[in-house]
Amino acid sequence: MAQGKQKNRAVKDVAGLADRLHSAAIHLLRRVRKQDAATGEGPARLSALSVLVFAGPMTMGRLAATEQVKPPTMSRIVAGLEQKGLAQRVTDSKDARRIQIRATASGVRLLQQGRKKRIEYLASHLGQLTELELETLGEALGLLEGVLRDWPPEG
Amino acid sequence: MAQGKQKNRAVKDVAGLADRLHSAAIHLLRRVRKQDAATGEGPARLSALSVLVFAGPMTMGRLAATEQVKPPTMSRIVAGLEQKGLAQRVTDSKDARRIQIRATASGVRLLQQGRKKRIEYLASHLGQLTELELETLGEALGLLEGVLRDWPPEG
DNA sequence: CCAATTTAGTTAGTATAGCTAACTATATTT
DNA sequence: AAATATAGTTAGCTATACTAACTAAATTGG
Repeated sequence: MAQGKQKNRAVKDVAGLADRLHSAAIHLLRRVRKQDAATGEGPARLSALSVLVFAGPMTMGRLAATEQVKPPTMSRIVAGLEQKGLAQRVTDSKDARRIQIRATASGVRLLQQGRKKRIEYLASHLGQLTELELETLGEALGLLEGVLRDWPPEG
Repeated sequence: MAQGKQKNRAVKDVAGLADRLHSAAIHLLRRVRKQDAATGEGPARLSALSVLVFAGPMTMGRLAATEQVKPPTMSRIVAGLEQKGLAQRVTDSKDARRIQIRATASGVRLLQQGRKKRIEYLASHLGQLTELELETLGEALGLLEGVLRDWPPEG
């Protein structure tokens, strides 16, 4: 209340924006899901594989934390990836409890093919925007990426 | 190739943007999902309920098409909503095969409460952006909403 | 008017993806 | 050496997606 009208208006704007952002994210992913399905792998596996490919090998726990899921969930996701030959478990030499996960060559290949398909699909629809509009979108994405980076796992 | 360098550069930009957009959407929804869990209902039910509340009652098939899922999936989602007293099935008087689904008062209430929680949560994190940055985000959302609107269900 | 077809939804069975609780195995601390 | 802490897995529950096969109702064609 002490902040006056400008602050109140800002809060309202942020709320509206939050709602629209949530809705847009839901509907966008629904569209793209169908393209990703062509890889034969579900979204959780593709996302985990993507982390392994772009951030390099890491332990089970770190992968779970990065993907914001509980350890048992990541255990299953990795089991699925391993069974399809897309990732490998390697026991850590220093600590026998730790398990390093890494993408196989086949995993890298599948990810890149799926990525290409998805990008072409999404891009074909974003293509209706002008250069200037794409720039605005890129700017907004940069901001959003910053918000997500600073967003602590606990809340 | 006939378009020359400017066009090629644009295509590359769009591809990168598409990839970042996809990733941001995935991670954003992962964060928000945890707030939605407080309602006691999953994302598919909340999304279907949201359609019923904001677009009004509709048939099973139309609801499935709107939510971009197959009829059996929507049958189960509605069964869940009905069991919790959040939606109701009403048989169509003109065509006994058709079933109208509508949100109950309790469904509307639950949706609005969840919506408030989710918005407050997302907004609290978007709050770190400046007024100018929020404006950029709003602009980008407008563009994205346009793209989604023009995106035919089939592809 | 009745048989064939089309349309609307449901049922059954499968897979993925999330969770908690309880477990094993290894390290660390006291 | 015993107690505790940490890393992952296993088991079992729920939700959400799919396809295939079904029921029931409406429409169409002889």
